[in-house]
Amino acid sequence: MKLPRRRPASPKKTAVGGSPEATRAALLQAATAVFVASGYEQARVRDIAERAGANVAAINYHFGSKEALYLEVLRRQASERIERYPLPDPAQSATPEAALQAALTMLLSRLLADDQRGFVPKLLMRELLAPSAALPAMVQDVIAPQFRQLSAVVTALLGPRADAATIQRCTFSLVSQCMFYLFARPLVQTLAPQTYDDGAVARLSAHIAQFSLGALRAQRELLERADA
Amino acid sequence: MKLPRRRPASPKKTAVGGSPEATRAALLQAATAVFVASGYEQARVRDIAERAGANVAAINYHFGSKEALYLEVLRRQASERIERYPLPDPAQSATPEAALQAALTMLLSRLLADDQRGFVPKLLMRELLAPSAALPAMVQDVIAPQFRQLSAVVTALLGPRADAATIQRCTFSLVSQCMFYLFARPLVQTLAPQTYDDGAVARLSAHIAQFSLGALRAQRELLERADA
Amino acid sequence: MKLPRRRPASPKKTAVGGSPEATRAALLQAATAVFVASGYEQARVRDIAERAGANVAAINYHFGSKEALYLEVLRRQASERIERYPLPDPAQSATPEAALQAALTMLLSRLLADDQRGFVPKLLMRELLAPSAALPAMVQDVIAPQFRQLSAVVTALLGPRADAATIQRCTFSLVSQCMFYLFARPLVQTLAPQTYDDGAVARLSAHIAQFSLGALRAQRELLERADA
Amino acid sequence: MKLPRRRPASPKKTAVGGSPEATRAALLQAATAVFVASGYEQARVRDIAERAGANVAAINYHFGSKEALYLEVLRRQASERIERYPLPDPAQSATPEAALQAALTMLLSRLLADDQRGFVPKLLMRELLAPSAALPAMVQDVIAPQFRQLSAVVTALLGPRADAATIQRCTFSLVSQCMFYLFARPLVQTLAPQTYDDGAVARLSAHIAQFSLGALRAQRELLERADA
DNA sequence: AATGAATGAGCCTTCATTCAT
DNA sequence: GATGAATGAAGGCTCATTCAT
Repeated sequence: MKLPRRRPASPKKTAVGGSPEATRAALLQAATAVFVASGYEQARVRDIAERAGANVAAINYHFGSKEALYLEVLRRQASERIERYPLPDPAQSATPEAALQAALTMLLSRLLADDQRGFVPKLLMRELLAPSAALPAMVQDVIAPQFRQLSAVVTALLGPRADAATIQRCTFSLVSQCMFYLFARPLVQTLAPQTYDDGAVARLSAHIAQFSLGALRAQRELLERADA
Repeated sequence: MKLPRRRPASPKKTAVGGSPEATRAALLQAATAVFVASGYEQARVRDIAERAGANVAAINYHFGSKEALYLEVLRRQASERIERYPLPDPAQSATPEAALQAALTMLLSRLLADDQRGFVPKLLMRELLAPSAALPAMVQDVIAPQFRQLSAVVTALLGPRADAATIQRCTFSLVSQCMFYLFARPLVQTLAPQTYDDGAVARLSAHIAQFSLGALRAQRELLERADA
Repeated sequence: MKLPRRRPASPKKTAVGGSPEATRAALLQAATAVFVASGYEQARVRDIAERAGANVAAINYHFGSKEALYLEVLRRQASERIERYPLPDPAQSATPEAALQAALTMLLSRLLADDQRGFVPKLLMRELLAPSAALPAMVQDVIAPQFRQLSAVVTALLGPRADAATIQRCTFSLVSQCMFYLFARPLVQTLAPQTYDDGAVARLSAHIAQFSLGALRAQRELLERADA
Repeated sequence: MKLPRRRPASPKKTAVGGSPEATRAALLQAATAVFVASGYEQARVRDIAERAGANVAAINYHFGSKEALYLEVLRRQASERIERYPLPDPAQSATPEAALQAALTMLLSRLLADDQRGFVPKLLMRELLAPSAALPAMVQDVIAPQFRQLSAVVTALLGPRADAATIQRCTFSLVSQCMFYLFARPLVQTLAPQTYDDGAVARLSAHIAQFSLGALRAQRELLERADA
């Protein structure tokens, strides 16, 4: 005699702009901010929804789940970042030295530039600390190409006698000097407070290039002497 | 699809006999393991209690709160580490080059060695990502001395004409190459899978020393040339 | 451990061309399947809509609510069933015994046959467990006529001395033996696994008829002996 | 600099009697009522907790999950019911006829008795309609023994010539007549309103016994005639 | 001193329904 | 006439904490 659980009617409140696609975009933007600020686990879907002026259920409607939303955020941010900071073509640099300087500057900019798109480095940092299923794809799409290009420049600088292991280690040495300022930022700030405006980034990349060029030249000499 | 974040691993119950102080110690040990494995937020007090063979309430009874327990863990680990690894005297090395090699080897070992002492680097890494009230003290007590020592070695290698900023950046370049293998481990493993046994650590530190010595010598030449 | 209740099975989309009335029909058909498979409460309107190749909102648009749709399904199924299976005339059987056999066979077929027409018994079963507003009408239209016919056969077999209560109880005894294989199917399958093809149904109804004829003859003797 | 998400302190309210075991018992009792009234899916753990005067979390603390609680309820209820309505020892009946009457009465009482322990039949009914992982165990523990005993009585009544299939079908015929009044209650009430006090149960079981004894005797005659 | 039991807040997700188009 | 998008209300469960003993 009963047909239970009739759902009550619910009034409506169009929170976002009104555009059909606006909610999805607002959710993505809010999610990016929250995920960057708190990490995946600590991020609260309610916070994301509120920031976006949308209902919590909208997240599941548009993306399926918190996790899917996270992956979408990562994908979007990575591709956006790549577009904004494209890898310089090494063929356009007159010398390998210039190519190294250009690549390092771009890499450092990618990592430290604190504009609205500075999210990727932070997300990357989080992923490295607490890797999720999204990391492998991220490495493939974002890191590996960059690494390969740097590797090519390093190969040119080390000369024909360099073996693969040496090339790789030297490339790691280059990359590490750049990433350091991202990962160890609190440490750096404690030991030597500094900002990362364009000038600072330029000075830093100049140092790293100078330091590394010296190192690579020395390596080349060592290799050629050992070979002789 | 799931995004499995790390779970506290195995239920390795450290059964407590009944000693009054034993529970406290067991809790600290268990907490260290869990905090390292999962980070502060993801760590579950219930896991810590179970590992320690104690009641959940014991944590709050002994330490007041999860947060207080965390800070206590950090403090203990840091001071223990300092006691166990007193900084070697750079004066004991015949040459600055040898001192650099020795310092780098020790630093890399500390960061990568996966024994029980490996907790501090991991906790440090977590703190750098999500700094808590414990970080400043940790930097002061653990990082800064090490950094000062490396800095002294760098100063010796760069010669009397090096300014403070250059010394600092070069020291960062050194430290960064070592920390890289800790922070970017998932990345390194994806690009070039490797283990970190003693031999590997030795090879790595040899590379970093060689690379950096070349760089520092080049820097010194630049400085002296510029000055002349 | 999971307790998996049935899920609506397969996404067998009944794609709707675009006809105005086609959507309504598709929804009814899909709803019937889903309600039968999952019951009213567990049925999900989204599943129904997907199966029908229609929008979720179409359900409320066409029927007003999930509940109204359910009632409509019940009404349709019952009347369809009545049309398709007009009650056979008992006068067409040579003897009351033959009439009983015929009636039992038909009843059992209706209950156990697993074709599309098998929906009514299952819906009836669900209604008996959790009666809704639709049950009384269902009993009136579907059950009662059948019951009255069986009752007439029983009356013929029990003879003129049978009182109303005895007739009713004996009819219940007949009906119960048939319904048992529907209601207690999981139980029967556990105790004695079996299928319900035409042959099996025939053997079952033969048993029930034989068993019941013996019982009714004995009843008749008792009645006549008591009366004498 | 932050250690986020400090949990707020919470006041206490000892709702139940106060005994340590009381909450668990209260939860079980409340859960039984709610599961019987609504079924597993529709039952709400909040309702259960409120009825028991306990916190929602207490359910998970004591039983692990809603599902585990359900299984526990089923187990408890079944064993309680079995204790209260023990199967009569057929050896204590003077004749097989008396044994049949006794067994049927007990079975019908178990199914229809509407005391506080009338939950099992309802839960059984729900399980038959929407079987869960708990059904097989329920059949094994509650149904099968009863069925075997009835089967023995039937065997005695059918004589030595009865084959296994016949014995089984006849036993089903017996059981079905009893279960009918449980399953088809709404139907029975519509066709012939009645109550199920002790007298009514006695009259019903008398009818079923009489009906079935006649049937079994007829079956026996058939068997012996066919054999001769 | 130490614990088993209990708590309230909060989380992610699901669902029937409704609104604007 | 029909739909995609959005909504509020639960729902089951987890967690750090606290109370009574």
